[in-house]
Formats: sequence, C-alpha cells, structure tokens
Amino acid sequence: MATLINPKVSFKAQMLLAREDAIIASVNRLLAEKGFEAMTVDEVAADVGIAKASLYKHFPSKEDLAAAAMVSVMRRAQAFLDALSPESSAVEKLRTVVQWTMGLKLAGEMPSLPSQNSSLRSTLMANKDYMQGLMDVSDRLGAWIESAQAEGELNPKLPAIAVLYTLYARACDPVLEFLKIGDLYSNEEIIALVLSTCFDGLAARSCLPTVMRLT
Amino acid sequence: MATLINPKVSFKAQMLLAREDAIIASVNRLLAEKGFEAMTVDEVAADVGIAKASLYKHFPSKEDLAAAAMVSVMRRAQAFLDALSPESSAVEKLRTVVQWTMGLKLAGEMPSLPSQNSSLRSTLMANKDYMQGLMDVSDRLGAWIESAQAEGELNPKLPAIAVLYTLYARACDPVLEFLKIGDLYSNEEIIALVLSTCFDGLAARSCLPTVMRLT
DNA sequence: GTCTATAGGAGGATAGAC
DNA sequence: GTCTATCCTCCTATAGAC
Repeated sequence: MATLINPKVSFKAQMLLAREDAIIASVNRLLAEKGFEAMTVDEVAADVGIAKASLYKHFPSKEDLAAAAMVSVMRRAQAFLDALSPESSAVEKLRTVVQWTMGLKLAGEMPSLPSQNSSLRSTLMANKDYMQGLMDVSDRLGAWIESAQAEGELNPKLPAIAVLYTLYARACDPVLEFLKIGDLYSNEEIIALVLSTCFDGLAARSCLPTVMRLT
Repeated sequence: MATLINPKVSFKAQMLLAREDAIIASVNRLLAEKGFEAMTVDEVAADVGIAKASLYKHFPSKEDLAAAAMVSVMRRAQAFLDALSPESSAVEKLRTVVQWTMGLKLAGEMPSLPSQNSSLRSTLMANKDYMQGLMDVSDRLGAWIESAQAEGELNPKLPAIAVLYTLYARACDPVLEFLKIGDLYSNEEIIALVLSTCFDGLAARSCLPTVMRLT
C-alpha cells in the first residue's frame, strides 16, 4: 500500500478526499433541500465549515459542485445495481431500483437540478465521470427493461426509452413531496403508492389481482 | 354597458387590461421556457415592450407576475372543464383533461414554478383568485376521480388525493420534454404514450386488451 | 490550502421627471 | 402610467497574505 511507502503524502491525500467528501455531502443535502439556483456557495462553505475561497480550491465553480454531487449519486446507484440479487427477475430489479431512488428522494438525499439551466448542462455533459456513470446505469436498466418486456412483465408496446425516462422521473416526482407534506402516509406507504401507480397505472385492473403493497 | 355611459374611462380600462394581458402572456411563455428563477423582470419588460418600472406599476413583484400567470392558466383550465361533454364518463373526462394539460406543456404554454421557493408559495397562497381556482378545479377533478373509482374505471384502492396529485404532476412531467428532445415522436404520440403509462402503467396487462393510442 | 477582504456583475425594486 | 436613471442587495468568483 502507498501508505507504507509514503505515509505522509497518503495522509494528506486522505484528508483531502475526506474534506471533498464532506463538501459533496453538504452539496448533496442542500441541492435536495433547495435546488440548484436557491443553493448558494456561501451556504455550502458555512455548512462544511470552511471559507468560500477554500471551496473554490477544490471545485472551480458552483456547477462543478453540483456535478460532483451527481457523480456521487451515480456511484451509489451503480453500487446498488451491483448488489441486486441475481435471482430476481428483470422487472423485480427495476421495481427495487425505483423504490430505492424514491427512498433517497424522501430522505432528502436526492439532489434536484433544473433541467433547463444551460451552463449546468454543459458542465454535466463535460464531466466524464458523470456521463460514464449515466451511460452505464442507463444501459443496465435498458437491458432489464427489454428483458421484462420480452418476458411479458412490462408492456412490450412501450418504447424502452420511454420506460427508462418514466423510471428516472420517479426520482424527482413531485407527487412524493406533496404526499409527504399532506402527512397522511408514511414514507413506506408513499413509496408503495407511487410504485403501484407507476407500474400498474391509475386504472382498475379488473382481472389481475395486483396486491396493493400498502397494508 | 359602461362604454355607453362613460366611453373614455372604459377605453382606458380596456387598454389597461389589454396591456396586462400582454404582460401575462409574456410571463406565461417565459415561465414555461426557463422557469421562475431563470426568468428576469428585465426580460419580461423587454418582451412586452415597456419599461421595467412600468411593469411594477401593474404588478408589485416578480412573484405577483408569476401568480398572475398561474391565475390565467387556472381560468383556462376552468373554461376547459366547463366545456367538457356531459355525456362522457368520469374517467374519460379525466383523460381528456390530462391530455389537454400535456398539450399545453408541450406547446410551451404551461408555466413551471419551483415547488420549493417559499416567497413564491406565500404569494400564491395569498392570492385569492388563484386559490379559489385551484380549489374549484381540485373539487371537480376529485368528484370525477371518486366517480371513476365507484364505476370501477379507476383503482378504488388508491387514495383520491394521490390520484389527483398524479394527474396534476403530468402537467410538469419531465418525461414529456425528454421525449420531445429525443425527437423520435410527434407531440401527439408523446401525449398518447404518457397518457397510457399514467392510466395503464408500465406493466403488461395480460388480459385487458388496452389499445395503444399510438398507431 | 486556508483564510480575510473585495472585485465584479446580475437582478429586483424604486425615485422622480413628464 | 410611462419613461430614464439609479439604488442596493445578493451572489459568484478571485486576490493576496499566511
């Protein structure tokens, strides 16, 4: 290990990474809480407990801060996909992933970025870590979607890309926060509800006795 | 008519209203295009073709501009509900309404506001026209939802409020813009797709031969 | 790399003449 | 009510000492 060869350098490097992790954690939380535009760099610095100028030594711009948070989330997603049981069917894997993203959202750990901001989009698209993660996740989800369609578990008439977008969209579904504000249902009930409407729709399924996961 | 009694005052009043309508139209378009935070008051003024200070004679703040746009949309929604054929079933009415809101969104006429901004929320909640319109629309949709559930057209196990939120959410569904950017489908196809996933879900309906409205 | 202090600029809102 | 000109706050980003 490098630690044994040059412990001092490695220690510094570890401190550096730890600090950057702390920064990313703060950014992640603030992005989830207030969104990109409402989050200020001063706020992030105060939350981390360092000076704003120090922040800019780690990340060159506010956009790059947000991108780092997205990369972090993407890595967590990849780890989650890795850990999914190989025995479960494609559609079960998809359900589990959506469930997980909605849990993140309800826990205030899902950063929300405006899809319109162009400078942010540029930064994200120029970030290889982010783009690679996004591609990887999309490819894996896409393969499961096609499997599930072939197995008759998902509607095969829907374009796979539309299904993919629909699943991604659950991670920023306003229905989640509205139901949470209403305070009538627990987080688990909310997730079960939205998961049900996502996969089974709002319409009654007259012949399929789909079990509600609510009670 | 007041015009016959005092034409001068009425003319002025009509000019005033016409100008305010022009302002609201600009705000509406800009809100749909860039969102609340990215829209600047300077931009609105330039778009309308008046000075910024004049704008502030009509509306006391940026938040009130957005609120006026929302009131306008709410009125259009009420008019649309009024015009729905009384012969159609409750679920058909709901489908038609959702279809209409998605059409607005795709046409760039659906203002998008951040649900997090608190000063904006305050302004909206203090706006009686907006709140009354929202209540009215929600009541009417809510009644149809309950009818449709009683008629076995919508899943009766879903809380009506969750169904209502889910329908509202289609008006700001990011899936719409993503599919539009992909440029593979026409607006009508996109609407049919999202309408299908909304009501019928992503899962295959093994026994109900639900017709895809795509082809 | 961390700090204090500040540049630089965007944007919401207003003053005051007409 | 409309204009021009301006205020003032907030925010991103940087300079420069340590």
